[in-house]
Amino acid sequence: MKVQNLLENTKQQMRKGILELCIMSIISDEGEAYPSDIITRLQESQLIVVQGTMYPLLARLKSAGLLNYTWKESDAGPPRKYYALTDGGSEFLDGLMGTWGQLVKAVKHSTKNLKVNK
Amino acid sequence: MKVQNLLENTKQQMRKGILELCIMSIISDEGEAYPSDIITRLQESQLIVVQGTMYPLLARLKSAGLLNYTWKESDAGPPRKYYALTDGGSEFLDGLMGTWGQLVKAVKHSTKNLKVNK
DNA sequence: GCAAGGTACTTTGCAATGCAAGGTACTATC
DNA sequence: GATAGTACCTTGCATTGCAAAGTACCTTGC
Repeated sequence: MKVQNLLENTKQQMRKGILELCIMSIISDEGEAYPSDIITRLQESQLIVVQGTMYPLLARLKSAGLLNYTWKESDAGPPRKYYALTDGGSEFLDGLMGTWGQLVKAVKHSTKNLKVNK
Repeated sequence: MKVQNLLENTKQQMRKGILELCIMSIISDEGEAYPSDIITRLQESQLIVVQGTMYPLLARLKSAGLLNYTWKESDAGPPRKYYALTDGGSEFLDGLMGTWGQLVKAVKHSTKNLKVNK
């Protein structure tokens, strides 16, 4: 396996786990949002997420009671499933932010002697 | 599944992928290091990594040509496998740092309207 | 009306990988 | 030669992002 592929692979690995954070954060920001909308918003942050990732993830969060949704008509096209945070979801998002902060700190500590790191 | 468990689960997910970065960074810092040593160093950064994670990961990096190792006698106990970065490994580490930086930026962008985020 | 195109939601199966648990092996101490 | 400590290694499982393929609804043009 080439180093280039390895990098891609690892990059993908790194993204795992933070998707929930970003997605819930966007929903929280918008108040409510539908999947295709979220995907577009993530692209603005240079995070490419596809439907095959988004739908199962939202379904997981929904069944965990962190999100709920309502169907809404669209001006053009089929109805959309608008997701919003539940109270538990807001709590969870707070927790995720804390975890993320810890993680960033841990990496900073581990790489503090690396010249690239600033 | 309780929210508390979900948080633990996601936290674990987040750690995936950044382990390579932290481990290679530590090896780079030390010049060479053996697995149990690296685990101890990671704990200082609040990153708990166990042997069942460490050994396969190092083996992967080794077989990818990013690390090599030499056996060294120990003052007490069995000999140790000291890992060091190859030239390719250093390059790879640079790449990982870049990827990590992008990711942090992406999360920052996605969560910029969240009050917790600063 | 009905074909074509666009938008949106859903499911299936694969691949990667952290981890728990259990195992092997070498050295030192008593 | 038994016990304890340190170190390395392997197996199998569970999670989950993703590619690919499928279903369904709405609008537009003829």
